[in-house]
Amino acid sequence: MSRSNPRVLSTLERAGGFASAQEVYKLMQREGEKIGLTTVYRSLQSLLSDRIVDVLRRDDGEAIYRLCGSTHHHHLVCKGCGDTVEIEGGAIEKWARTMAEEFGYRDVGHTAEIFGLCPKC
Amino acid sequence: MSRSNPRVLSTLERAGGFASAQEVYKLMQREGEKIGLTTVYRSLQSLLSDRIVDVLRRDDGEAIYRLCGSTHHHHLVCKGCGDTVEIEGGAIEKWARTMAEEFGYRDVGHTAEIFGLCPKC
DNA sequence: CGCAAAATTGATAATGATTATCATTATCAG
DNA sequence: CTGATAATGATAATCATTATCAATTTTGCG
Repeated sequence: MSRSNPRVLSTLERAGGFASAQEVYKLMQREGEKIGLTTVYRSLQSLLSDRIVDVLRRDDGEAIYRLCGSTHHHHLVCKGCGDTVEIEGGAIEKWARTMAEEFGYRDVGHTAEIFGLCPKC
Repeated sequence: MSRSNPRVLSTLERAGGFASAQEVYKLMQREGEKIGLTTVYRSLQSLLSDRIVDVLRRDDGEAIYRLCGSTHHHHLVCKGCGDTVEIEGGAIEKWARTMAEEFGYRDVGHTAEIFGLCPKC
């Protein structure tokens, strides 16, 4: 059997929003934690199957994880300088729920990002 | 510059639903087409940026492509069987525009997907 | 305690998709 | 034809993820 290493969960919490396995690993390294990459992957898998975290995919295919149930936000990202604003997504939540219901889907999550040019760019 | 090889598009059409680059390549090989894997990838990228196909991710992260209608839409994707429904996203368009305006962003686009378990899964 | 079985860990190698290189080939205007 | 430009594809490089397996830690029990 294999259980999740609690330090992985705690790091993911501290990371705020989404983080990939690689990012969690690097973050832990930077903070002086001694842990192997393998264990990070294993722990995230385990947290996933326990429904403690959710997984999404970045555009490049890298898997990113976040705590389930914690309120989440979306991002407004500048294509020019990469600056990011966290924004509220109430309308999206509702849209996702409505659409899922309409087609009989259960256990739904969603992704949504907006990108454009910020005032400075 | 680089344009899309028409045989790639035609193969993707013939494949029916979604197909990954690797699958399109293998399919073309099996049918005796002489084409390189690189060209398949390039063509799919090109079709993607021309909005002729759209891309999703399988659970394992592999990119899958499919012809898409010209109208802008979003997807409701089943995590179990991969089944996909195209849905209307008027609410999202509005949300994106509102948020962008609030923070002074211009030239905005967005991504949004919903995923869950379909009635059959 | 002492000790063996089971679980956990992590370095390393393997896998597999995707992307970068770069030399070759096809196309096309003048 | 001829040179320029674009397209192609074999090959190597990259990068996340997964498999291996030996070493270490934990656990249960006499």
